[in-house]
Amino acid sequence: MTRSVREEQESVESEEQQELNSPSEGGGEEEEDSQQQLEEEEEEDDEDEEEEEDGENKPKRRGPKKKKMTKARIQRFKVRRMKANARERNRMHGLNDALESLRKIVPCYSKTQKLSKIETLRLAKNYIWALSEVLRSGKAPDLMSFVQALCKGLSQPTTNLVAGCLQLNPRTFLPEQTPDLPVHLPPAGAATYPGHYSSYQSPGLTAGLPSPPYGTMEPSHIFHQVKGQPYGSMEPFFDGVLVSDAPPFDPPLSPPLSINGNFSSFKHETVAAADYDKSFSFSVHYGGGGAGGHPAIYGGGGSNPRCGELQVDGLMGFDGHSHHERMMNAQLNAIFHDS
DNA sequence: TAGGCCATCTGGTCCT
DNA sequence: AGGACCAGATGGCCTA
Repeated sequence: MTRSVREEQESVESEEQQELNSPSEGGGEEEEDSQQQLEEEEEEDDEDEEEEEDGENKPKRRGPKKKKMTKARIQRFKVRRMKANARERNRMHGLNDALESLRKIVPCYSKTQKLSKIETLRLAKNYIWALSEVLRSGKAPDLMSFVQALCKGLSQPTTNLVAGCLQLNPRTFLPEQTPDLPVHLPPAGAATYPGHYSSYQSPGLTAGLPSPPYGTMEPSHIFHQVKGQPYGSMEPFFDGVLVSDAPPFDPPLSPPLSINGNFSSFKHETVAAADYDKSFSFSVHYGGGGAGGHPAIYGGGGSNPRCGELQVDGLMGFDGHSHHERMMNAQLNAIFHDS
């Protein structure tokens, strides 16, 4: 039986693919080599083509006459296909680059345990929503609510990762596990949470403490509670674990969160660090370079005499982001003090 | 070994 | 015609 033109194309393609299917990162050079290979193959293809064209005495087929797959046409087809493949590769690389950028912006970033694409998008969505809620309400959320919002709908491993970034026990903030725990986000009257997370709920959520390797929660991603607003069940956790027993985790890899970009439209950009109100709400404290200079989070008013203050000094030990962090905190303070 | 994740190829569709 | 975008198919790698 005569193979259809389409089948022939597919055959040629599959042969071509077998030859080409050594995926190359570089693309360009190897592509030229492959092109040469193809041209050599052309010589052999011609024989098959002639065989096909021999069937002159067979009944003519109706419908639009299919163009003969001449050598030139096959050649053009292959070249076009290769170009398209290269473009598609580049396109996907660009997409992946963008996703990698998103990974670094999103609160939890670990070089040892990369978030999957889908989880990165979910976390980003949660993060955007949580931040927009902050803007909408004009109030600083407590850490518990913020983390709850971040972890909504994430898989258990990702939830563990986020928890690890915060050095929290997932059980302490996941509503599924702590039905009595009040969920502060969204507040009453707030916009309904988009997505509803019905499509992908963390299965089981029976995880205990997250297991290393932990990622990092960029300190600037963490909203501390307003002074006088207790962490509730988080507080002993902070006092007992976060400060003293914090396991080491990766140094932050991501640049400071562009959260100040989010707030840049406000008119408080130039709040001087010296103007910080010591009772401010958005303190970010780096753990003074303790074991490996790991950032630590202080809850307001704990046993640490400086809790609740902005530890400006401590900022200096962190990857040269101190100025950025200061400015960011200044902006946040201005916003949250005005509210 | 099954399942998840990923990169790549591919053909279809839409647009310029 | 050619490029961008998309979704399906496929195979490789890794992990529980």
